[in-house]
Amino acid sequence: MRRRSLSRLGETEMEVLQRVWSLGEASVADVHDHILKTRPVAYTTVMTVMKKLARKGFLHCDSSGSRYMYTPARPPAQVRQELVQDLLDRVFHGSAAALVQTLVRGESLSAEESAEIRRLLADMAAEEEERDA
Amino acid sequence: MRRRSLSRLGETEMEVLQRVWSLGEASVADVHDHILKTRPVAYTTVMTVMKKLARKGFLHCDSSGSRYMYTPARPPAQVRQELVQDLLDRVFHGSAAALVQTLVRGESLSAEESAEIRRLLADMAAEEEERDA
DNA sequence: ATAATAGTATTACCATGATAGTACATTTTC
DNA sequence: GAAAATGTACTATCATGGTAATACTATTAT
Repeated sequence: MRRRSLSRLGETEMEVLQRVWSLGEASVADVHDHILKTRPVAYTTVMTVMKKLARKGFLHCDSSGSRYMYTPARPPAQVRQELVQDLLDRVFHGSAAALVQTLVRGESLSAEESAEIRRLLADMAAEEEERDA
Repeated sequence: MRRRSLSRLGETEMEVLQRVWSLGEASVADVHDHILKTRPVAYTTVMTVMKKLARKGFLHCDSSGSRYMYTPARPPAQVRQELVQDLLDRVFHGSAAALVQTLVRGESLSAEESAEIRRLLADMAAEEEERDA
């Protein structure tokens, strides 16, 4: 009775998925080369991971050409959304404010970024008011 | 050669950890009762999980009394911080703004929460200006 | 056309999270 | 103090993510 929220994406799986998202379409070699820049990994390992991602519905496998090309099967934004939601639920009891607070409390936030975030939220607030008006 | 960021906390592990954090100190029975409210799980399963959390340094096991009591071994805020950082790195390439944007784009944000977040960031900005002044 | 190279399928192994049974210990109650 | 209830230790099973070797297939170069 496994509770499978979705964050059931491992680290390598996520890394691979990110790369395919970045490229829009990628071969095993593309992803392999990319990961090799940061750590050693076998070509076949990447292949296996991509195959698993395809089986799980995160990637499409297009074998029409001479070699397989993988493309995102689901909108990255949607997947990211779910991942955030997952963290939100599991770690912050669903409180977005608590998440953001943790985020800004961390040393990880630059001044530019915090400014960008404020602008973003201000825009959203404006939209909201417009809608309510 | 496993890359172990930390998010190597499973779902049940996180659920248990959250409960201990909430209570400040908890017995296996405490946590078991709590989880039982939402889904069936064996007492021994919870026990095993808590023991693993202790081995991993997330909980302390105090066996001085007649029964074991578990307490947080690391500040929850710190662990949460790391979990957020992990998501940030793995899913948003380190961009906090992107994370927040995803957060606010989701249907998961109530008006009150977005207001709270804006207030939070405004406070932070104020602090920053003060420091710079 | 054949050899070399590149790409793919199959299979396997290990670590670990999720789950729990069983047997042993301790505490409580009559 | 013996029985019942409660708690703990040990052990085991299964799923899956991470890793990769090997063997097979297709493409390319000579």
